[in-house]
Amino acid sequence: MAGPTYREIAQALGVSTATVSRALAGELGVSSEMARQVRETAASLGYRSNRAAKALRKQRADAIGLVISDVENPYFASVARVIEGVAAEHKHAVLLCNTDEDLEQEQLYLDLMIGENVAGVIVAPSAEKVGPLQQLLDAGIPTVALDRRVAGDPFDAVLVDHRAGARELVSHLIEHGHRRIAAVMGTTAATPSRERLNGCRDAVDAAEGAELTVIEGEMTDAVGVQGTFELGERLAIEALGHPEPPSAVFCANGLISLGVLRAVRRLGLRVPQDIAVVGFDDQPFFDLLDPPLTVAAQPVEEIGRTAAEQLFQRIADPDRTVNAVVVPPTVHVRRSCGCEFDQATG
Amino acid sequence: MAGPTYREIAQALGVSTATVSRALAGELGVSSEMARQVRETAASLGYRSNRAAKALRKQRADAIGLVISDVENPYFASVARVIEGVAAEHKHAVLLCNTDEDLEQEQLYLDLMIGENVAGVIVAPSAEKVGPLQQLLDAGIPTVALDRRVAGDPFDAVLVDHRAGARELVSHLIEHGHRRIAAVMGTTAATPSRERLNGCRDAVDAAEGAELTVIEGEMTDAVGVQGTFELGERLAIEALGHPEPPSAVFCANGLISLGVLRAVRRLGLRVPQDIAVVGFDDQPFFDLLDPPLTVAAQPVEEIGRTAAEQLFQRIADPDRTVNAVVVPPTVHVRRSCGCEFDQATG
DNA sequence: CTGAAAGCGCTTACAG
DNA sequence: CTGAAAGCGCTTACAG
Repeated sequence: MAGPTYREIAQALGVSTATVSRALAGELGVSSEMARQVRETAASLGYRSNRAAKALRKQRADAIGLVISDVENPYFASVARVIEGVAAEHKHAVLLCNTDEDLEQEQLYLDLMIGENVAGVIVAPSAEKVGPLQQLLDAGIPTVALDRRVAGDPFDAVLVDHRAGARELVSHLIEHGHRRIAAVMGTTAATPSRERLNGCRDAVDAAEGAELTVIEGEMTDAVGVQGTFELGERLAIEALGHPEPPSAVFCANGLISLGVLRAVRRLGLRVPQDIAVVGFDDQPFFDLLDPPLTVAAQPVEEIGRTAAEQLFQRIADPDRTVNAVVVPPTVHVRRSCGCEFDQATG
Repeated sequence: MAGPTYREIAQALGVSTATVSRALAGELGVSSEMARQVRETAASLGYRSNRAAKALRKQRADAIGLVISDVENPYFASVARVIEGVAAEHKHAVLLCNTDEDLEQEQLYLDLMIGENVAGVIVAPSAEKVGPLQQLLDAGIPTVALDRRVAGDPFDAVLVDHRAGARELVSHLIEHGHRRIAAVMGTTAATPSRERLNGCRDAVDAAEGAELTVIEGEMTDAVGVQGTFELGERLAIEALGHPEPPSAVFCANGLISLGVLRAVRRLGLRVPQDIAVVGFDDQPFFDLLDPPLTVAAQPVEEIGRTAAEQLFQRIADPDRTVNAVVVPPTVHVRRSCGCEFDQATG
C-alpha cells in the first residue's frame, strides 16, 4: 500500500537519501554510474515520487491552477484542454477551478491555490481591478491573465483583438446594405464584450446612415452555458419585436448566437432574408446550423498554448519583463450574413 | 511572501501548535474558548492552510483526480463541471487529466495521482480490463468508474443504460417505417458504444424484415472532438454511397451525429425525407440544427453528481459495499426522425 | 483540555 | 562526488 521512499532505495544501495535525491532529480554532483544505479533501483522497486513531500520541501508544487468561469463553456473547454496538455509536458498537474465569475468563489480558489503552493496560475479574471488577484502577487506566484487585462498590467496576458473582429463582422453586414444593426451583448460587464461592442461602433460610425442598437441584460442572467443561451434568446426577441426592428444582428459570443438563432426561429423569421446574423466565436458545427453562421473565430488552440507557455517561461524566469500578447480572431464568412444568399438570388 | 504558519498563531497566543491544529481542524479535545481565540488569531494573521504539509502528514491530499479522455468533448465538459462543483463543496481540489484514451498517458496520470496522494479518483476507463487501474486498488485509493464497467467490478460505478436508449431510438425509426438502418458507430472499442449497438440490434431483431448495417472506423481515427466529428462524416459518406443505401441512420454519439449531418448536407440529401437521422447524446443547440435532431440524451448533471457523491461517500467509508448505479437516458423526439415532417405532410 | 515530541518524504546548505 | 543533519508545516500518539 505505502510505496517505497528514498530510504528504501538508499538502503538497497547502501547510500544516503541525499544521493538518491540528487540522482533522481538529475542534478550534477553525482557520478553518472551512481545515478544509473539509483534510477535502476528506483524502477525495480516501483518507486513513485511523493509530490506532497516535494511540494512541502521545495515550497512549490508541480501543479498549476486554471481559474476560469466555466469549463462547460466550449471556449474554456478548448483552452483548458490545450493548457492541460502543455502542463503535462512540463510534468505539472492542473487544478481546475470554475468560478462562475463569482468573486467570492474566486477568492476561495485563490486560497486553495496558494495553500497548494502551485507553481503558477492561469486566470480568466472576473474583474478588471486587481482585487483578489493581489494575493497572487503578494504570494509571488507567477500568473497569466487570460483574455482580460488587469488594471496596472501586473501580469503576463493573452489577449484577443475583439474590437477588430467585431468591426470586421459588422462592416461586412454594412457592405451587405444593412443600416439598422442590433448588437445583442448578453452583458457588457466584462472588457472583452465591451471591446467587441466598440468594434461594432467603429464599423457603424464609419458608415453613412448606419445606426447601432445595443441590447444587453443583467450580469446575473448571463450565468452558465444554459443561462447565457437563454439570455440571448430573450434579448433577441426583445430586439426583433421592436416597432422598427433591425435588419441585422451582431451576437457577442457563441452562446448568445445560438440563443439568437433560436429566437429567430421562434419568431418565424428567415435568416438572412428577414434578418442577417453574425456572431463572435466559432464551433466545429456552426457551419451545420440553419443557416451556416458567419463568425469571428478566436484561435483557442493558440490562446491556450500561449498562456501556458508564458506561464512556464515566467516560472523558469520570474524576473523577465511582463508581456501581453494579442492574437487576432479570424472571420469565417458563411451564409447567415447573406453572402451565398445574395449569390443565389443574383 | 511566506504566510503565517501554526507556529506564529501558537506564539501569538502562547499555546502549542498542537492546540492550533486541533482548534483549526474543528476537533474535540480543545475548549471552545480556546478554539475561538485560535480561529480569531488565525484570521487576523491572514493564515492560509498549507495543503502540501497537510497532505504529507495525513498521507492524503484534499484533492480528487478526474481522469477522462478529453474535456473538450461536451459530455465530459459537463460532467467535469458538476464534479468540480461537488468537490468544491467538500473543499477538495480537482486535478484534471485528459488521456485521449491512451493507456500510456493514463499510466502517467495515475502515477501523478498516486504521488499526489489524492483522496480519490473518478475515471472514465480507457479499457475494460483493470490494467493500470490496479495501481489505484493497490494504493487503496477510492475510485469511481465513469460510464464503463471494469472487469471484476472492483470499483463503484455510474453507468448509463445505453442499450435501452439506442433501442428506443431505433424502434422509433422502425415505427416510421424504416427497414434499412445504418448504425454509424465511430468505433466500438468501448463498451458504451457496444451497448448502444446492442440496443440497435434489439430493435431491429424485433421488427419484421428490418436489417442493420454497422459502419465503424479505426480507434485511432476517433481521436479528439474534431477527429470523431470527421470520422462520422467519412463513415456516413461511405454508408450513404452504398448501392442500396439505408433509409435511416443511428449515430453513436453527439460528435458522430454532427459529422453525419455534415455528410448528409454535402451529399445534397434532405433530412428526414431522403434519410432519417437519430443520435445518442444531446446538446443545448441540437434543436437548432437543420433539422432539429431526435436524440437519446444522457443525464450529464446526474451522472457527474452521482459519481462525485459516490466517491465522497467511499472516502468517508472505505468499507462500504461496492455499488454501481445505472441511470437512464431520455429520448427527445424532434424532427430528424421524420416526426413533424410526417405531420406536416399529412 | 493541553503540550512535547516524533515524523510524513523529501531537498539542500554544510562539511568532508 | 557523497553524507549527516536540519527542516518545510503540519498531525497525532503519548503523557499529563
